[in-house]
Amino acid sequence: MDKKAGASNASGTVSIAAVERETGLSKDTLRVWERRYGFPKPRRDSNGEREYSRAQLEKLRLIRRCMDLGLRPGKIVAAPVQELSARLHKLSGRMPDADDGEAFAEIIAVLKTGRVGELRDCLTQLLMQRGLRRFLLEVVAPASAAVGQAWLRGEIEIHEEHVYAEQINQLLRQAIGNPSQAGVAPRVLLTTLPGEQHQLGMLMAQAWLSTEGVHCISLGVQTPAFDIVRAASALEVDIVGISFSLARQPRAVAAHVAELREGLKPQIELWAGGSILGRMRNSAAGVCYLPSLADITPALTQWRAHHAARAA
Amino acid sequence: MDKKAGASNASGTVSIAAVERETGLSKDTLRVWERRYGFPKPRRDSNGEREYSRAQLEKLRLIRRCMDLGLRPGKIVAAPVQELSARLHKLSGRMPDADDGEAFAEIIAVLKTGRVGELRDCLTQLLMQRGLRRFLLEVVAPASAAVGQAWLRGEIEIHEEHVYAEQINQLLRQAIGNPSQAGVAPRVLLTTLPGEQHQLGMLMAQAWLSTEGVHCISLGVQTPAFDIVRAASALEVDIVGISFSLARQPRAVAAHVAELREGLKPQIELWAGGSILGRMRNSAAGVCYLPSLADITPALTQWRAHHAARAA
DNA sequence: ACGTCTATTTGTCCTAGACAAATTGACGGG
DNA sequence: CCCGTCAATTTGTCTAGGACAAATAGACGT
Repeated sequence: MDKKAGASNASGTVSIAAVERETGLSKDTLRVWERRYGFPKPRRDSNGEREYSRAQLEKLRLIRRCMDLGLRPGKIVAAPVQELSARLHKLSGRMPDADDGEAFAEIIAVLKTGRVGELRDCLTQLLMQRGLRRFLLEVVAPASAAVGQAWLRGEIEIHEEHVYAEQINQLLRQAIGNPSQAGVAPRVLLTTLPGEQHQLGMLMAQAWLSTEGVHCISLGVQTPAFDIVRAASALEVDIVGISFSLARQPRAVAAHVAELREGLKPQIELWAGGSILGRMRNSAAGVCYLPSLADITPALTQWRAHHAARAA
Repeated sequence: MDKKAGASNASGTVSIAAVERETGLSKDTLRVWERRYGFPKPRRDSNGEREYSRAQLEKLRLIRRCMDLGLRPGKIVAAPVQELSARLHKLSGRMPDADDGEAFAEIIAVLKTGRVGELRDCLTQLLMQRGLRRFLLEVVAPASAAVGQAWLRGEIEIHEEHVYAEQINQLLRQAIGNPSQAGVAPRVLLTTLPGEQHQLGMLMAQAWLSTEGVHCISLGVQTPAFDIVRAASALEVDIVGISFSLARQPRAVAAHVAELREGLKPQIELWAGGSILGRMRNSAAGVCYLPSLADITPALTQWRAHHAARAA
């Protein structure tokens, strides 16, 4: 039934399913690109099925990176690899927060050495020096962006990004601890929608909220919208927080948020967080957008004011 | 370009993309089931595109659960909901370790009340009473199995399972801390393969190893085999540990493990953990299978002996 | 510089057929 | 009764163009 489960062939070629997994481009998209732009045009096996070469896979990854930086498929899919690399360098060079002489430059350097213990020590030290809030704002947020950028540029490997994410994960969870409920605190439910498996943003929000005396209920990653709605009712939460990474398409984000807003009871607030929100055009009604961690604090103040007014 | 991004319609119907997201059944599978078994046969919108009803989505979820217990699509897709529920109850009823009067019975009871704070306190208390090792063996392992069972039986909701998993996650990460390297300790890399997003097993292994004085490098979940191989080389690890949950098909597990073994350098050991291994038929050569957490200790002792012998 | 309208680009969905991997079931021999 | 072998069935994924709507770019008039 499984046919080949998308694994790589003995000859080093990969199936369309494997390319979908590795590049994030859907099978439909790969086929329609082949039809329209003539790339990628893989060999076929005895059954007429596509067998992509390693080189094609690599170029597709390159195209993916270019697209994440705003270039459009029609302009780049048929272009030679050399041109893509050149464009990528040019574009990523003038991205913001790439190379200020900040703490996170050191983090990436340590990450590249592969010495995991050093990375942990370095991060712990930064946390102790600055305290949780400044650590989040000045270290974790920019460093995460920088690590993502470095991967896009091909400066670090994906497993190094995994190591970074896991260390931050460990560190933040230890830092969160059990905050004491401070005064009127809303009940907050945190999660991500299906397809979004980056939990770092969510964890950062949880850590930030813990400094505000708010204890969150986390559902982990990839909770279907329907289950979020049920959980919100069952746990009687005041606010549902959804975290998005840069990876997702803005329009898909908008659609998911709208769907969720529709399902939730009106009195439950919906907060959406993540730097992707800066690129969005049309925002849905009844949703609170928080592009930065620091935006959480005023939103919380507002909620408290609103809540006090209602109670009175 | 995105057309509709898989959001739900105003009338409560959902697109095929949304059904794929929420059930994990691919669009191709949904279409071929409709063709072969006559279910699900959704209405069509003005453009001829499928609009699934909530009831259809719910039944698909039920079918999914039955399939996870070993039933085959042909036998159940066309069956009425009532029969599916009955079969599900019957099957999950005679599963092992369902209802001994142990500590985890209390956990499930607390979980059902929805009082997250109580759950956390209860778990913390159990951890303090028993210490990390006994907590893992006597509480976390059986409770995780019981929670999974309870979900299959429909006794708890999926979001309650998420809450449980997240609490354990939080607790274990705090308990792991930074173990001091005790004597000759192997460098261990822990992760799961693509498609396996349950990180609890991996975390339990990490916690257990920390009691043995071994500090693990975790890559988080769903690392492609190719990247695991590269990471293992770059980080110069001695052992790669892969965790599997019950959910996956045994044959897929075997295939992935074999592929990984092939890619890894021979001197790097490959350890596979998870209770699914008890059901597997053919075990691959050069792989160490550890169905239970307690199996880690003798395996580690053996590694140390082997390593000492080699060094001498 | 800014809104509005049209033209192009682009990803997803459609149908219906084909096939290979996995499983089942029948068979026979220890 | 258990175990291996072979054929039959089941099942998920792949293929081919065509179609369409949402998003974007470009032209235009203020």
